[in-house]
Amino acid sequence: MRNKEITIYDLAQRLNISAATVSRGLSDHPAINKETKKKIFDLATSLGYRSNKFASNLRKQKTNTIGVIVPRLNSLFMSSVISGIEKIINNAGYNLIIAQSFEQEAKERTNTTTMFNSRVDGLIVSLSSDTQDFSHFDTFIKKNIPIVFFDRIAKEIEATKVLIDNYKAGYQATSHLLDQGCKEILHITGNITRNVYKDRFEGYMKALEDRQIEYNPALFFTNDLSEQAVQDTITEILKRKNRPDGLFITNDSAAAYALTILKQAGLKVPKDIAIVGFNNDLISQVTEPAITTINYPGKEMGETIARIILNRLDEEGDLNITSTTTLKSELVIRASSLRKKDK
Amino acid sequence: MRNKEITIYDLAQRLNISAATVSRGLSDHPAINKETKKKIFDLATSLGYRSNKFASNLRKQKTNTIGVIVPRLNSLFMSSVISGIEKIINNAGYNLIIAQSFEQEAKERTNTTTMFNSRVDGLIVSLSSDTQDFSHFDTFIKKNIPIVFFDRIAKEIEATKVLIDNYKAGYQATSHLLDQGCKEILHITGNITRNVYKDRFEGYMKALEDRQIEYNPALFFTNDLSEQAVQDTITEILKRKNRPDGLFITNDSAAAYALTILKQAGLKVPKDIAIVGFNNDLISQVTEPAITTINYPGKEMGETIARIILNRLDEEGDLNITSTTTLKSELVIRASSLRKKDK
DNA sequence: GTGAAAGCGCTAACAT
DNA sequence: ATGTTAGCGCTTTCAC
Repeated sequence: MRNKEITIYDLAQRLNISAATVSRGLSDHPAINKETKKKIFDLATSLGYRSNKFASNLRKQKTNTIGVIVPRLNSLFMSSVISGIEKIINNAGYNLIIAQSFEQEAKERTNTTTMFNSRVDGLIVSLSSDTQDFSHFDTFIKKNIPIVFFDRIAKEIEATKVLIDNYKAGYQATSHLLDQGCKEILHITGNITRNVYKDRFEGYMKALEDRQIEYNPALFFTNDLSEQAVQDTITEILKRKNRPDGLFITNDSAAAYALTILKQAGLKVPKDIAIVGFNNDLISQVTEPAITTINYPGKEMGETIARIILNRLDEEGDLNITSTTTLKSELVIRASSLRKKDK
Repeated sequence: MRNKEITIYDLAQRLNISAATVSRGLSDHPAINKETKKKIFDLATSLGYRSNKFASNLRKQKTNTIGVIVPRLNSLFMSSVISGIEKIINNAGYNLIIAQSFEQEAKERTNTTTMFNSRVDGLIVSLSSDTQDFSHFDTFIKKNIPIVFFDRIAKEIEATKVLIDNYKAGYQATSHLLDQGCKEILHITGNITRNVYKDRFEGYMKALEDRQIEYNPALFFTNDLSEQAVQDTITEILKRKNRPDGLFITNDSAAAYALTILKQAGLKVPKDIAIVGFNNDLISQVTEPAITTINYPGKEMGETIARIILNRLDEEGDLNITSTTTLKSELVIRASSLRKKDK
């Protein structure tokens, strides 16, 4: 039995003015008398009036809502990004609607439709690893609703993008291992149809190439970087007689798993095998030894994304900006890869 | 230059039927002819029609949106909870709006108002550590809009609550340390005005009491469990001549920090000091030694919360349910606390 | 099985 | 500085 809502008509009636004046007063319209405004506000508060956003949205054709679709919410990186986004857009008077694709194209498609029907003013997306077809975003593009892709993007889509230079990061990570004297560098990474892993892989290749080291496919593995997958891969590696002396694995949790398994197998890190992870998650700092990694500024990325989309929203122009913002990432060197005292 | 939207009137006109029929057809009303429905659907799809939720909500006085307010989004536990919630309510046709209070009562208050004005059908809240006054939730309660509090709750509020038995968890953690022969157990925890930390603390006290060990205030610290705070506290402890031989610290990241610092100081864990954390975050598994902790099922909690709120939404009755659901948590014993071989 | 018409609450163009 | 009026797009009661 919800109470009936107070409307601007109720306020208008009690104050013997028109609903239009109440509406203007409530939104602080300059033409309205200060006294009138005060009367309106006071009555509104005392009666517990709340604006009906649906009526307002319906009328204004704007929702003040931004949608976010991410593969999964359960990583520190994602949380930080979302946290960053929320902070900025909230200050600008927007709300966030969040959905997860669970790495499935079909779910991503449904999510996108839901967002579209919810008439979000803008959409922020990190693609599922599964997504090959991007036509579900066409509706947004056609209607010129701003979309920003981040982290997991697709070259095929012309849109605003925010990411780090994964190629460079991969190059740095690998070069660092080579600098430390590694000769055989194992690379365990995610699905390389997606940019993030592909670019890191290419950076890895280039680093090898620059030192005239031939790429060895036997040292390259792609999987979902889950605990199980890492376990399986490492176990297989450990069976070989020719063991790698370096490992570049593209997320820190996976790096931590790998480290644990390698230690259990009696290997010394970094002496027997040097490790570089990715993301600079908290976890990389507390393992023994701490893991060398690539710093990946989640919150900062979120804030950047938010600012970009707010800008696009303000412009209202139909220039279809397709800028790409590349955030700085850097190698954070820790004990897991340090085999030379000098440097 | 957004395209103009297709409305049910456009469809009606083209099909030479009334808007009412289109509306009914679209929502699969039983009284509408199958053929007519098909015609409507086909045209709708080909024209790219999308229902206007605002008009619909305005008319139906329902939003299919659920609000979530949490202190912070950047922990694995929170992500998991939200992930669980999103999964369930999304299947039920609801959307999530998420906001962070950043541990500030004022922000929580604003968030609550925003949610209220957004006319969420239900609200899910984990309180900020800062919140002392709960009047901002009154509007929801008065209007009989379902609220579910989880994890960080307040005894003062009569509402539906989902949490774990923090008292028992605290008791178990402490008892376990005592079982392992610890005599002086340091307890580092968060703000104990909030239930979670308070209850754990009381469990700690009770465990001591049951063994006739007197509580020593010098072994009790509250802070924000940040890296810095843990560092400061441990540093102070290390200066003492009488060092504790056990540590119960109420989150795993903090436990991992503490472990790192203690190891750096040359102490052996668990020999010199045994450690129990809280949450069973990934991080507790990969430290050296792995950290004994309390398993805290985030995703499961999220799913439970979602089911409860959906139930409340269905009922529509105005019975103000104030149930409390306690989820199972358990001690996960790992090397950081195992000082006895037997057991 | 379908249509006519009213109204949800708000905003804005146009008056005054 | 304020009022009048129309309409945003949908649902639903009441007709037929």
